[in-house]
Amino acid sequence: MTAENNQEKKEKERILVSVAWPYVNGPFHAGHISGVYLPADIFARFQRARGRDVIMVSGSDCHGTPITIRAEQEGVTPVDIVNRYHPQILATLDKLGIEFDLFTKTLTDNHYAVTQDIFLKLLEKGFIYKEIMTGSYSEAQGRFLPDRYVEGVCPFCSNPKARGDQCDVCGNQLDPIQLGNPHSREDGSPITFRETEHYFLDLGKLQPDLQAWIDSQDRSYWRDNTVAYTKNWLERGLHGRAITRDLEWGVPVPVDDPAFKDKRIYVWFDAVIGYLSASKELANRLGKPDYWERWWKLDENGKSPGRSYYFLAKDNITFHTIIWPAMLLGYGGLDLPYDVPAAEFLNLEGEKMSTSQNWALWMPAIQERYQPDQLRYYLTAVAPETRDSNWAWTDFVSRINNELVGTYGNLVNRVLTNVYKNYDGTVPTPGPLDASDQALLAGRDEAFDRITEMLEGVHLRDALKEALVLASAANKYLDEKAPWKVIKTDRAAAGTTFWVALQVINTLKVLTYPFLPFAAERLHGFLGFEAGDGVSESYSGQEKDGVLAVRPTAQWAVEEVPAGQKLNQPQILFNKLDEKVAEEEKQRLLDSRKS
RNA sequence: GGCGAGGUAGCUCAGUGGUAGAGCAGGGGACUCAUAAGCCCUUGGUCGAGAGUUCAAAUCUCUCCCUCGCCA
Repeated sequence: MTAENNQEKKEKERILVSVAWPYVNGPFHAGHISGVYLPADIFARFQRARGRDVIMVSGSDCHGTPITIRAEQEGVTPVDIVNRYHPQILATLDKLGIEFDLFTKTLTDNHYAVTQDIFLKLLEKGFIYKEIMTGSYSEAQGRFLPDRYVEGVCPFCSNPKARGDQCDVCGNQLDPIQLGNPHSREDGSPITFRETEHYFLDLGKLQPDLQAWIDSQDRSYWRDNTVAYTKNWLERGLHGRAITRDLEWGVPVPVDDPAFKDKRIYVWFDAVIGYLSASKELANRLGKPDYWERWWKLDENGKSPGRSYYFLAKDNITFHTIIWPAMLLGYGGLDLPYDVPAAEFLNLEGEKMSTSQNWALWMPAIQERYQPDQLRYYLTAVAPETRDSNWAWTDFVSRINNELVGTYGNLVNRVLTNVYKNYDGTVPTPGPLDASDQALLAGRDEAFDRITEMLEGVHLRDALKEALVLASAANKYLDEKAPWKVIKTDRAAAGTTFWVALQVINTLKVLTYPFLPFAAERLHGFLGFEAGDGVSESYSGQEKDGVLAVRPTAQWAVEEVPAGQKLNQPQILFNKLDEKVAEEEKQRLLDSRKS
């Protein structure tokens, strides 16, 4: 290793923030954001502010069956569906301030090339094999059908409309061959079962390496659910998994074999490769083709270049703790996941979200009515970090009004307006600090350290709560000190109190920056700082097709607002909500619900 | 059906062997700089059900019920 490399490594720790790829068959709903995209953004902002070398990547998964189904229902092509929803997804991310270095899609030449490269390397190294399986074939349509396109009588409950993948009546998962009277859901034509050859990923062969990797360190920093799940899978033993399908839509199978001309790589295989392909695409777009290696390439001793985090929901765990690591091990030379902070699910008004019943909070709709920081606050406060959680509109209104506005926003406002009004718009000069001044500042320092630790461990909800506790302590301090009274007799003493309060607010600005970036930046300005020092960023929104310009210069540190600094005219940070909003929103949901 | 996670105050959740906790909502109070915000006090729980281990169980064991996810 060269001295230069060594130097570079000392300077900046690398953090890769990989975020699960959403099917691009519709806009985001609150569950996606709360569990996956927002936590990733909060974590990435925190790490960037700490000075780490961070990239955050994801993109639209364009090859999923839901997309082809949607396309066929509407009589358009899958590409049309992608072109409709991909921009909507980008707009939602942009408006919420979720800043990816790259949010691309799987429909790129680069992604196809990277996927095929991995396929071929795994094939060459003997981790992929061929096997004959039985597929559902429609003679009338002259093609194999996906499982969920097949309909028939359920062997368990005799429901005549069970699908080939599962029965909606009794909930059992099925194989099309179990159905009575199997026929196509589209045209009713009868299904026959034909043999068809496919490639399989040999997970059994990769199991020893996988086991060694899991055992190579204490995984107790993983969430309980994730650890239990992964170990359970390994204990039961892994078996081969099909990675090609009889489909027209997807990445072509890169083999010179006519039998595979009409087959495609199965969507789950190419989707997880997206993390790598997006990193490579980012490097290419930046004109630094090797840039991706900084986060991915193991050194000559097999040592990780940094830490990689995969943000996703619980239904996706095995793909990221078993299958993707197995693929990476088989390929060789690339870094495996460090942590997989999997989210549980967000319910809506106590009921499971259901897109088919339109029981969901669609982001484009609620983004029209609420400030991004209001949404970010509540989505974090109820994030399903440790178990399924619930979005309730009455709770939304009450938490925004009580916590975000009442505790934090009002603290900022009461201090800034007081100082602005009474001290000629400048930060007062403090006199000697008494015990309660010192206690608050010490509490601020402790909170800073605790929150730093929580964020490092991806305990985001707790970290936000802790910041609110600090705001509450500052409110209490002000009430006890009552500087608005003291100022009438002792202007200097009141000035000291306001100086202390300003210091706490300045730290709260930093602590809430990952969660509430818009407010943090405005507060930064009110406190008299210029763009470029401390929390500020020149966020220019999305550039062409998914490259989001990320230029934060936030400093993760307790810093002082200097006495004498000129403040700017303070304004309200967060709007208070009318109590009626809760009922209106709930009614809106009920009205749009389909049974 | 198998595996995993979860079931604690009206609501959202913390709490892994030692006298049940926080925030909000409900009730009361003093204050009034501030977005009628903030601060102080307070009502409220057979910790899903049952059995067991223990001097002691929300916490450990077993059985059952309910919710969610994965797998067959």
